[in-house]
Amino acid sequence: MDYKIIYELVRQIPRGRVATYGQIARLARWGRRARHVGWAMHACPDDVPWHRVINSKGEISRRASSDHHELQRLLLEAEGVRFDHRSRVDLERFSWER
DNA sequence: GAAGTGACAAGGT
DNA sequence: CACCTTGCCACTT
Repeated sequence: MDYKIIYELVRQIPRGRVATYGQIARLARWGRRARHVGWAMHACPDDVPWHRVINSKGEISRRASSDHHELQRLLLEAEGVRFDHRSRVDLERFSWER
């Protein structure tokens, strides 16, 4: 498979915006392989803003180690993305529109 | 090669 | 809004 497409797209997410896995999957014409976008992120090259990719609920998905999702939130907040009291992003305002 | 797993999504309740 | 169920498919046992 070619995860390059995914990385290209993620790289295009502007600062202060976020995208969902499904959104990336659709843009990459991966159909319903949203799940694998996450897998692609697992190999995330350093120049990919992986923190701007979250799940469809606006929540930060966590991997095995818990410290990383803290970092992800900090990075996003540093870019101006606001979280509500439930640690969720208002996708209406912050989702990346192509 | 079968079964289990996962940084998910959409639709129903 | 929250929770549950189902579909998905590459990757790992």
